[in-house]
Amino acid sequence: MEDCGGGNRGGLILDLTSRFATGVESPISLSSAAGDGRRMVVEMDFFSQEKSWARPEPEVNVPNLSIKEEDLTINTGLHLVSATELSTVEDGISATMSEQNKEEGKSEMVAMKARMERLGEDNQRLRNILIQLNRSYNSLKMQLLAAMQQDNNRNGGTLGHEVTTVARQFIDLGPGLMAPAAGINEDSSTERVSRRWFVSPASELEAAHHDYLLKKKCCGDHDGNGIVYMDRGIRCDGRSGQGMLRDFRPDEGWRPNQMGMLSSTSKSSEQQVREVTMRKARVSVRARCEAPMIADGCQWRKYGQKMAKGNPFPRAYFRCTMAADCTVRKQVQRCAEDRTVLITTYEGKHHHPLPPVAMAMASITSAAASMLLSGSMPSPDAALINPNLLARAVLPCSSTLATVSASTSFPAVTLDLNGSPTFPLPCHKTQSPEFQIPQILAQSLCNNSRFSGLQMLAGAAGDQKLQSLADAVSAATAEITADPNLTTVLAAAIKSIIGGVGDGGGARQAESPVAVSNDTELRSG
DNA sequence: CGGATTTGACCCGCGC
DNA sequence: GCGCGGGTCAAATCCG
Repeated sequence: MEDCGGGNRGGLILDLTSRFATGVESPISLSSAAGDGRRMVVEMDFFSQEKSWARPEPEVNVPNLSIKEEDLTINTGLHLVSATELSTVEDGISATMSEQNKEEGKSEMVAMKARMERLGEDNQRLRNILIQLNRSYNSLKMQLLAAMQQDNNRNGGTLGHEVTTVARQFIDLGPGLMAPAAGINEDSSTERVSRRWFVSPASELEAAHHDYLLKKKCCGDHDGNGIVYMDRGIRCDGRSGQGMLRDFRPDEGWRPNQMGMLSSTSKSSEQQVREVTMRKARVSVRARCEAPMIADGCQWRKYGQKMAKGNPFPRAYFRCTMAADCTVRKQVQRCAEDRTVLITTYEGKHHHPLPPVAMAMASITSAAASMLLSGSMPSPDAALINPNLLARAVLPCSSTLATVSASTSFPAVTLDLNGSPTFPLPCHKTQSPEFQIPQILAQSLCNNSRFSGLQMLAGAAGDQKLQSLADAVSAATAEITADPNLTTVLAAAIKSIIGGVGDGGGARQAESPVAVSNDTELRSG
């Protein structure tokens, strides 16, 4: 534990040694030495959002909430080596030198110096990556905002409102939760986003989901466009009774849901062209998953299966059944090279309310498709996303690292959710980072749900211990939010680690154990 | 019995 | 024009 955060005058103590020594994703600990001698450690995980807090009360053991009597830990999830630490280590070496044999010490010193130099180079490299990622993130954020705005303009009424609501959740949560990376060079923003982080309502998503369910119910299972929802989100051809999908038209009755035929009879030609184009855009998601399908929050119905050339595993075809006229389809196939990798290809765009979990996927795939089609990517070959958002939103059980690449033959994006420990991200062809989606957004989905789930669970079960824990977490959150000094100190400390270009820095994605969440029951998987 | 899945047939675009 | 492969249809079958 070294004093790297502005001395021991009630400030923060940054412990980087374990990370430095082992190179594993152990949390960075920030210790606040209070004037009365009590110590407070904060562990923050910027990526997994496994934030925890405890008052100085008896130790409580809860999964993912390491609450101790005197420790509050914040895990940054970053693999960092600061210049301060480097010098500190060198100081330590010098001190050691004076006590040991000079001959041995000399060679050891040389070796360690060499190691320090290598680490310094690594730091520089990581720092450059971080800067690049930050730039890409900002770029993507603007594009995502534009896409969301377009959606909002296009979809009036209820649907539009829902899209807007959920989209804003994304945008609002994003910057705040990305504080360490987004606010690198701005004191004020760093503090602001840090605060935003702590005050993010834990139940936003639950509220959104509830809103969705309420809306669906209130509308009498209509979406306002003459589309009829059924309990299982599917309409059948009454004549055949075989469960085949049909589009329902008020004027025409049921008719086959043809590929590429859009349901609305009043769509402008421009809109139709756009939708047909969107229909052609494909977004593939590669995820390491043993299950037959990833839980993306939508309801799907299998309508075909085929053996594809060059792959021993069959390709299954699914259609979205959440709305009768939804043209969204997806293909699911195992990777020929690695059967544990599931490749899910989405095509089309939902025109109906989606639960938040599904919205996470839909928004990103849609945004990716839009960007691809609008030419926001300089070239298909140069497309690269850090879709950790999807990694968490779609497949919470997966590792976090993910890549995006684009096919050259047709508008398509591939999101690779297989946690690769390497960095930079592997791509199909030579690419440069183009934009980044903060995984923190998706993690906010998981985390918020989890936290509010704790509260809900406590409330439902009447478990006082759990309830008191939830209350303690809430109170602590409020406390840390209300304390500008602590927030400021935390922000400054974090900034000194992450943002200090001169202090060295870098990023490394942290893997965090996340429970599998099946928000939607999929009969097909 | 109703709804989902299976699976062979069919359609269509593309390359040669 | 023909063959191939991808994608979809729809009757048969399965399942709860």
